[in-house]
Amino acid sequence: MRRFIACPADMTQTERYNSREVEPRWRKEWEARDLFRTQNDDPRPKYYVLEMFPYPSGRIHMGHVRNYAMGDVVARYMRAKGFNVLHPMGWDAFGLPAENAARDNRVNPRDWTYSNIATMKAQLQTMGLSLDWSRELATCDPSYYKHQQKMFLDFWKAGLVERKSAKVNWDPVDMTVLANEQVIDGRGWRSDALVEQRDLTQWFFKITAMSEELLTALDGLDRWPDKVKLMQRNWIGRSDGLLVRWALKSDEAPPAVRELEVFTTRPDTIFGASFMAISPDHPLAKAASTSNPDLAAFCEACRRMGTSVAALETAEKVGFDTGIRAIHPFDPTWEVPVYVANFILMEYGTGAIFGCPSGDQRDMEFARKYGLPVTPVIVPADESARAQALVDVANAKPFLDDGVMINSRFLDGMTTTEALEEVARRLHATTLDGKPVAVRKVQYRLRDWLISRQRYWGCPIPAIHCDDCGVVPVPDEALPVTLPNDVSFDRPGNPLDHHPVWKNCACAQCGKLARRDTDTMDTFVDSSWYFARFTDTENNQAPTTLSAVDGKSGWLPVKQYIGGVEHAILHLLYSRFFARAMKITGHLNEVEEPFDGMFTQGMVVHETYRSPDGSYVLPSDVRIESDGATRRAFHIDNGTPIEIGPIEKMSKSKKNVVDPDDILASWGADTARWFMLSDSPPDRDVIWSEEGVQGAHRFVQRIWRFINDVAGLTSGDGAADAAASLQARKAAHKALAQVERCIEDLGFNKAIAFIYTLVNELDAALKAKASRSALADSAGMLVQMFAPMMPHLAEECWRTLGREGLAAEATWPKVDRSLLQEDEVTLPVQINGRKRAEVTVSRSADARQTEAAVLALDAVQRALEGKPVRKVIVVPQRIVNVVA
RNA sequence: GCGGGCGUGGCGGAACUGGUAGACGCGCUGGGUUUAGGUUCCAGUGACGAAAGUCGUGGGGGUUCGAGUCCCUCCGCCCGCACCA
Repeated sequence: MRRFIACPADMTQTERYNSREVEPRWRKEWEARDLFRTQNDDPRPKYYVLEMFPYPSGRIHMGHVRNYAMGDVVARYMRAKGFNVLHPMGWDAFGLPAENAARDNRVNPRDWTYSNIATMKAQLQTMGLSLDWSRELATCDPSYYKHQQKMFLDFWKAGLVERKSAKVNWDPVDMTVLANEQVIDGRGWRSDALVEQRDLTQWFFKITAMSEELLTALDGLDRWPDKVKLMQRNWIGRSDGLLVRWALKSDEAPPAVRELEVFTTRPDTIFGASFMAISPDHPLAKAASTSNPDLAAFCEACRRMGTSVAALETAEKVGFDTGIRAIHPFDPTWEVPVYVANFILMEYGTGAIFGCPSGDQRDMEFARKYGLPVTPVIVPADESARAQALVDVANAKPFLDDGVMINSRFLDGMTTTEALEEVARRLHATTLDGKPVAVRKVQYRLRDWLISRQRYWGCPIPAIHCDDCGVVPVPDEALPVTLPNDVSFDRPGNPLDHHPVWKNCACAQCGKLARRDTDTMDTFVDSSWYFARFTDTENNQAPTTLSAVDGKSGWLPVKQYIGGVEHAILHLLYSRFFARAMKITGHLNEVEEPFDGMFTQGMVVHETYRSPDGSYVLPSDVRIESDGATRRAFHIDNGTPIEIGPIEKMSKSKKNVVDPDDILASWGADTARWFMLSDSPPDRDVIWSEEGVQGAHRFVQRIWRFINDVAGLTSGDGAADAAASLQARKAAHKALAQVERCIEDLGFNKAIAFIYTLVNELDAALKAKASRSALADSAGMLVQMFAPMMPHLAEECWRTLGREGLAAEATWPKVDRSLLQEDEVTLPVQINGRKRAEVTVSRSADARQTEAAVLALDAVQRALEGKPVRKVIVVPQRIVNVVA
C-alpha cells in the first residue's frame, strides 16, 4: 500500500515500489479472473502470437526471458487493441538429454522431464506472461504423440512417408547412428570407434517432393526476415541444368554399360571438358571394380574417409583413372578419361560430372594433379582483359565469370548466355541410342528428411514388422503406441530394442507374432505441428479440429511467431513441410504456410570474467568498481582482481550467465522485462549488464513516483496552467502514435524510448502546473503504453490512478490526431545546404509566405553576405533551403 | 570460395519515403538535498575552439538545392552455406 509522508517542500514523498509484494498479488488477480484463457468461439477477430516452445532442460535462461517478454508485449498489445488473442505455451519434451540424465543419474527420463517442466513453468509464471495455460501441452505426453502417430500413418497412406535405404554413420560400439557432427576424424565421439558407412533402411518424410513448392512459396512470406528466406532458398538449392549422356568406348567399359550420364549447369564449357569424374558409389565404379582390384581398393578407401565436416574439409582431392574413356557428344574422335574421384557425391545429380578445369577451381586442382589438359573456353568480354585472363588460367587460376566463348568450335564468339542456349539446343537435337543426348533437369540440394532415431525418448514410429506381411502400419484404433516406462540404459544402443517384451506384437494384417518398429521419430517432428495442436481445446479424437485450426473460424496461420535464428532452416522448413502434408491428409483446411509473420530475436550476451589462474568466474561472484573512465572487477569473496573479458553469448562453459530466478527475485519481472526490451533492437544481441538493470529499475521507481504525484494532486483545475495542460495532452497523444507504430513493427526499444520521452514531458507538465485532469488522463495513457512491457506495475498504477477494472483488460486508447497538429511550425533554414537559422511560421503558411519570412530573417541576410538569392526551396513542414 | 548483413559519441542505439545527425537510455563530469535494502534533483556531455564558428555517420569519389540514407569504389567486422557439378 502506498503511503504519503508530508514533506517540507510541500511535495509528497512516495514509498518505493516493492515488486516483491506487488507482482505476485496481480498475478493472483489475473489468475482468479482467468484473464488469459482464450475461447475459440469468441466473436472478436483472432490473433495468434507464438514464441518457440522451450525444451525442458531444467531451468529457463535469459534467452527465454527475452523471447517470451517480446511475445507477451505483442499478446497484451493486440488484446488491448480488441483482438481475441491466442498466446499458448508448451514443452518440446522429447530428446536425448533426458536419456543422458537417465544414464548418468539413474532417473527415469519421464520423471526427469516432468520435474523440469514443473520447475520451468513456475519460472515462466513468475514473469507475468499472459499465457493461456489451459492449452499447455508436452510433446512427450501420449495425448500429444498419439496424434502425431496418427498423422504419420496418414502421411504414409498419402505417399509422403518412405522407408528406404540411406547411407549413414554407424558407430559399431555404441550401436547407433551418428549425426555427421558426431563423427570426429572418422571416429565416434563417445566410443572412439572407427565409424562405418552403412546403408541402413530408415524412415523418411518425402520433403523433396515439395522442393519447388517450398521454394516458390517463400516469395509470399512478406513478414519473414529476408535472411531466413535466403537461408531456406540456399538450403533447398535449386539448380537448373542439363542431364547429358556421354557414350563410353565399348572396349574399356564394363559389359552392358554403354553410357555415362552427368548433370551440369554449365554445358557451355563442354569444349573445355578434360575428364569425367564419378562417385566411388556410382554403379559404373562398382561395375568396373569387379575386374579391377586396385580400383575396388580405392573406392573402399574413399568410403572409409567418412563424411565428417573435418574429413571433408581436409580431404585432398584424389582420383583413380578407371581406364574407361567417354566420347565427346560433339566429336566422336574426342576421348575423355573417366576417373573415380573422392569429391563426387552420389547423392547429388547423377553422381557424375565432366570436369572443365579452366572454369572451376576444383576441376583445375584435379587436372593439375593428374596432368590433364586445361583449355580456356571463356575469356572476358572486355578485350583488354583477355590476355591477363589467359595467363591466369595458365597459372592455375580458373576464369569464373561470364564472357565470350573461345576454343569452342561453333560456340566461338558467343556470350556465355548465348552459348548455354545453343549447346542445350544442339545437345537436345543430337541423339544417342535414338534418344536426345541431353534433357533439361532441375536439381535440388534438399534431401528427404530422415526421421528414424535409434533412441528411447521420442515418439514411437507406429509400424509393425511381420515376416510374412512386411512392414505394416499400426491400425488407427491401436494408437497410441506408448513408450514403456521400465527401460534400462545399462547397455549401449536403443533401450526400446533391448526391452524384453515391448516390441512383441501381433501383425495387424495376419495376426501372427510380429515386431514393433523400435525407432522413434526425430524430435523435430514433434515441433513441426505443435502450433496447430494449440488451437484445439477439448477434442481428443483427431490431431486438429478443422473448425478451430484454420480457415474462416480458425487460428492458423500464426500471425506472429518469435524465436531464435538457429531454427531458420530446420524447424521452420520442417513446419512448412508439415503444414502442406497436413493439408493433403485433411488435418488442415487450407493453410500451407504455418507462420504468417516470423521474427528472429537476438541473443542475450554478457561480459566474461576470469581470475588470475585463467578460470572463468560467474557474474554473481564479481564486484565491479568504476573510477571515472576505467572499470575494474574483483572477486566478491577474497577481493582478487578479475579480468574483464569480451562480451559473448551466455554459456555455462564461460560462466557468463545470470540466472533468471535471481533477477526476477531481486529486481522483479517488470524490471527484467523492461531492460530486456529497452536496450537493443530485438533482432540484435542485447548485452545484459548490472548497470542496465539498475537503469530499468530506476525508471520503474520514477514512474511510480510520478503516478503517485499525479494521483495525489489536490488542486482544482481552476489554478492550472492551460498551456501546460495542453502540452501534457499533446505529449501523450504524440507518444501514443509512436508507441503504437513501434510495437506493431516489433521495435520495442524504440517504443520504450518514446515512453521515456513521455515521462520526461509529463514530469515537466506536472512542474508547470498542468491541470489534474490533463495529467490524470495522460498518466492513464502512459500506463496503458507500458502495460504490455510492465504489466504488474501497470496494474498498480492503474489502481493508484483510481481507474476502473484492470489495466490488462483496458481498451487501447485512440490517438487524437487533432492534438498532433501544431498551429505553428519551426523549420530549419539552410543557406546553400548548411543550417543557419530557424523560422517559425503558421502551419497553413504557403511557400511564398514562408519564403518571405525566411528572407526577412537577420541571420539569413547576414549569411547571404549580399549575394543574390538564386532559388528558395521550401519543403512544407520540413525545411527551407536558400540557394545563393 | 559463394551468399547475406553491418560500420553513427566512451557504450547500447535513434533518424518513417533523401530534409535540423546523435532522440532515448547507460556511463561520465560538476553542483544541491538527503543519507544508505540497487537514492533523488539541477546543469553538462560528438570533436576542436575563449567565442563567432569549423569539422563530423569506416576511407575515397559521384548524383542532388540538400546524403547516415541513393550510385561507384576500397577497407574492416559479423553471420549463414561450404567439394552441390
